[in-house]
Amino acid sequence: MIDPVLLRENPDVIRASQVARGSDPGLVDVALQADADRRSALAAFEELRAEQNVFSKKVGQAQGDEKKALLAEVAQLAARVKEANAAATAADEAYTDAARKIQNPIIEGIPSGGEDNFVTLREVGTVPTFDFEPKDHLELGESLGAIDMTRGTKVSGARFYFLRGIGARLELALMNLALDRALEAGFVPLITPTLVRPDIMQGTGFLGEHSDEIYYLPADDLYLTGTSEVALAGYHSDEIIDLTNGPLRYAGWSTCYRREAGSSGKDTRGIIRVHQFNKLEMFVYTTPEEAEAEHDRLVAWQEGMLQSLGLAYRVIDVAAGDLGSSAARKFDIEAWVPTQDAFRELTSTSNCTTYQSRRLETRYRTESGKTAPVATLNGTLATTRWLVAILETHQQADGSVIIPEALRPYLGGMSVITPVGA
RNA sequence: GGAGACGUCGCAUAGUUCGGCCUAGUGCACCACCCUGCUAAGGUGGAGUCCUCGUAAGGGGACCGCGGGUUCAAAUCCCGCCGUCUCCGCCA
Repeated sequence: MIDPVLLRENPDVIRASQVARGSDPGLVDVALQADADRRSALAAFEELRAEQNVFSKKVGQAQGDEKKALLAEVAQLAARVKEANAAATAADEAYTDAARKIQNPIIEGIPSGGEDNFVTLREVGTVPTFDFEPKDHLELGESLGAIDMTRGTKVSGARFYFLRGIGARLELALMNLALDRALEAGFVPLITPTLVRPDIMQGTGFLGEHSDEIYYLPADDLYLTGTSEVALAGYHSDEIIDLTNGPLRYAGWSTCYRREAGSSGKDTRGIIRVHQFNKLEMFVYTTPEEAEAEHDRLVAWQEGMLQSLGLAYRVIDVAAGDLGSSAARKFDIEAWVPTQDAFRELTSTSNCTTYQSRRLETRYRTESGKTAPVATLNGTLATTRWLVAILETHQQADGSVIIPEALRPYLGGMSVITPVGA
């Protein structure tokens, strides 16, 4: 939800943001009008209500004929109050609807344009080269007895898989490494619910144009979350949180569910794009002033993980047109995937400024003691997809895979994975 | 799944019988000042959240889990939902 004061006082900023995103700037004028309508309707109602309150008090004290007279007088007023109340409620809803359609104003200076207009901030690590024909992650995964796609499909359908043996262990090792890193950085670990109520899903901004990406259980009116961000954002909803000791940082682990409705035919091989995976997500509540600096810290923690795993990657500043509605700025880290001869997204970190917190009513006390919406940020610290880059990057000519040193303590010291039966 | 009890301004509670003296009282915690004087205590005052009008001072309105309804008037009556607790059943 956008800041109504910004809307009123500086609509041009929001218009410009809408244009940069390739969205409709006309929504700003609709919202402005709705805001004006809403306030005048509210004023009209409140004036009538004040009048009625005075009358009611008199009625309560009056007796006999005087009371009868007052009642006759006030009956009509009551009807008008009711009408005005309904009008004010309707106007308020109209404003909320209009305001919700407007996306989070982007942070000035981010790239404009669409998916291909990102700016590469830096490339780190050496892109691996091979003196043999590298195998892709699925071929490796199958020969290592780590990924079983065939049976995943048999049991659950396309885009489902089993992680098995060393594959299952590798994933848990990765998650544990990420969790330890998060703990070092002061994050509070949380294992989150993966089914959430509609208002929470709505509040995080996921029920907009991408609602067909989300699994829904009509019998229970619950949504399956595609990321623990949803539950983490809802964690402090409707609360006034204490930020005097610094940001609240949470590391949420959960299984994530995505319908991948709009991506049929894309990334159909292996575990790059699947309906279900695991993820350790960082989520931060902080002041709006601190948000941009925190955003940089989140990227740094992500880079630390990728570097420890020996992956080559680049950090990109995502263009306005490719941002979700909640994000004011987003950095993706893409790791090199040898058999695709391309960088593929492994992490994403968004600065949602106060957009989510306004919807979810998460506030803090400023130094002056007033309440104000907090800023929220989120970012990936590890997901199942990372296995793709790890397996492919560290493969050897004989089909074995060297385990990055950072993961070895979580695998009983194991340093290499060899093909099953080899 | 069945039965019952409950949900009040940070926490704990009063208020719900019989709708209006509730602009929701009290205790604790909190803030300021005063008194006292020091491992105490006492006094006075203040203080919730949100919206809205106003340059301001200061007004107005909403909020008693949430949403409806009845009424001139709802914390209080009615309906639905959510949640908590207790007991029973079921499962582990």
